[in-house]
Amino acid sequence: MTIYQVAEAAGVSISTVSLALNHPARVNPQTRERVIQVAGELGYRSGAVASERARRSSGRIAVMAPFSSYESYRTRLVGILDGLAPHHIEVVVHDAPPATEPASPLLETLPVRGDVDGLLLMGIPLGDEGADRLHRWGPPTVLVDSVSAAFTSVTFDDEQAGYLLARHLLDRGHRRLAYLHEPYHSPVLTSAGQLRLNGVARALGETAGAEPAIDDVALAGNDVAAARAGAAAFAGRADRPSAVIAHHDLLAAGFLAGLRAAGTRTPEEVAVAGFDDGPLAEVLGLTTVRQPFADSGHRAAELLLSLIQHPRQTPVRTLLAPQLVVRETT
Amino acid sequence: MTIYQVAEAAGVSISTVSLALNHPARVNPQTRERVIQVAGELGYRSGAVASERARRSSGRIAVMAPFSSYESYRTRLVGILDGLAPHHIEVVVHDAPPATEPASPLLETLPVRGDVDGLLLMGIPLGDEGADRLHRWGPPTVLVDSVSAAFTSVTFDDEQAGYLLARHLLDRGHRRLAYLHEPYHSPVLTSAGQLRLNGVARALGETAGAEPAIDDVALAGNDVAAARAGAAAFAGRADRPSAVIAHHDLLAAGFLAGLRAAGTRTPEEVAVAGFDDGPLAEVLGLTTVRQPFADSGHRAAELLLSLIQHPRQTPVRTLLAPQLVVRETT
DNA sequence: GTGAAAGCGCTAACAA
DNA sequence: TTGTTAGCGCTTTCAC
Repeated sequence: MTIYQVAEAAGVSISTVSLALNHPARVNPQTRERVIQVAGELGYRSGAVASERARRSSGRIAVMAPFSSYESYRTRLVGILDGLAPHHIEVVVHDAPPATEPASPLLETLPVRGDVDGLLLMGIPLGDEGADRLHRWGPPTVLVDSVSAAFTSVTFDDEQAGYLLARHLLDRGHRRLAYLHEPYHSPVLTSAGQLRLNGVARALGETAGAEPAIDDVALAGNDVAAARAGAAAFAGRADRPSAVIAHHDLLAAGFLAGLRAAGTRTPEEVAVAGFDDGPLAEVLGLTTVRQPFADSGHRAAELLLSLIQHPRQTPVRTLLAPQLVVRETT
Repeated sequence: MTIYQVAEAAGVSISTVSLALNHPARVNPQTRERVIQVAGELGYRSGAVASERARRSSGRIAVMAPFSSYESYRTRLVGILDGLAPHHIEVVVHDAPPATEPASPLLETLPVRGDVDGLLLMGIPLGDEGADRLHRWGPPTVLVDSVSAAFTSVTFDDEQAGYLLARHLLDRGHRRLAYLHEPYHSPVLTSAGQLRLNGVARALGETAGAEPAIDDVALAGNDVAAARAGAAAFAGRADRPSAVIAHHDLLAAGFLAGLRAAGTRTPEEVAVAGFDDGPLAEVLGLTTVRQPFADSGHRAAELLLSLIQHPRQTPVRTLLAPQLVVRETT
């Protein structure tokens, strides 16, 4: 949509359109109305380019996340769009490989084509080198679901979440727990899973009679089928723990299905809990820990906005509180 | 720092600078080195705006969809990103209100924000007026999940999907069916639901002893809670149909949960089926119709690409085949 | 191999 | 009050 098209549609010259939009007082009210009307109908935004030139900004930020791997990033994205909408800032999305995959040359992909005013990295752990380069050459950046010294970040309190869930299970009488997760193909730095295990360990440490360790159960994949297969194997174990904490609801769901298929009852024989609290958990009556996805996106967007306006700010870490949601599977 | 300054400092013309930077092969190695050297020293960065303008292309497309309302648009988006990745095209996303809401101004006032080479409209029915305007003034556009005469579109064969599902239920002995859907706050033109009902009607028409009509059950919302509440009411009906077709898996899932809570067994007393075949269906053992979400995004992206390259193409309609997935709830 | 020159969409002088 | 026109920084033919 160009100014020429608007001019043509309104039957005036381009300068009249420009004037009507930028200096309304200097054009005949009738003409102005007509121009504005037409421009509105056609969705013409003079601001796009104009503001870019004026403010030396693109009015655009980039969001990178493993959208293809996890449902939950849709919700975070919606939170971001929501937080940015009132500011007329566009969002360019990029899919990222999951953090469990071998380290991708992240910063190779980073030179986001058009310049962006800011960058939102979600679910992407940053190595020292990457962090350094990004900090030096990149636009203002906010991290979601990962932490790095020099960056503002929004994360979920995974340690506390693990603690809450373990506490709940221990209170229910369980003494031996298992943590179910997708396969890690690369060393995930301070991964959420590790933090949650720390929280679980803390709860175990507080509890008399609990074993010091927790079973680490790695699946063959990050989907329902893998979780189901994992459950089949698990159900057959003689020494199996009595409670399973899955890294996210989808895995918990698959595990539940697998247990059912194996004739193992939930929660009588094996208790199962997850993380996220999406529709899946609600429907299955799954005990889980709620993650405020939309909220994290919204907050991250606002932090980024503020960082764009005042680039030299001190990094801030925002830690979102977990919320235990007890249902029928534990 | 402009290209002119670099040219002057390097003792060449601006075109040589541009060539050296963008098409290195086409300039003398010595000249090239010198230019690149000088540009580097001066910290020259080509102005994105000017470049895009000169190139008559931004390398960017916009995607609009009701991301906030339906999980499935994440998958389609991933398909789009996937289809576009090899072409180095950026995607800017916009959330849209669901088509069930009162006609948004967006529809008629298409918000074709500047600077995109193309537009992907997903799940957004286009009114005549909006279609007309978009066609005249908008960038190359591809529709997903909606159809309009002048546009290339990718849709799911909803009629056939409804037919397949009804056929299956009729074969199972059901004679009275219900269609469960979210509330429509606006007249949805040729909505997917209507098409599916047509398909159901076709199947009913072929079957002796089947009632001619199908129950239309409108829920109070588009979520699990609404579906669960709907099931509670449904379970209490004396004249209730024996099979329920939900507009999508999430509703089916909520309905299942509601039936269970009401002590009504599935599929013995009431059969339930949905549409989509996401993880939810897999986990619940839900009979459903698979929609190739990622594929639809991928194809739409490629069609748009082709349309951008040859703008005067005849519109093409792509109809994706449904696939019945029979599980345990029917 | 290189430069001159014609746009690209837009704003702001400057004419009319 | 309007339209005409000269740039803005850049890419890209098309001559030389």
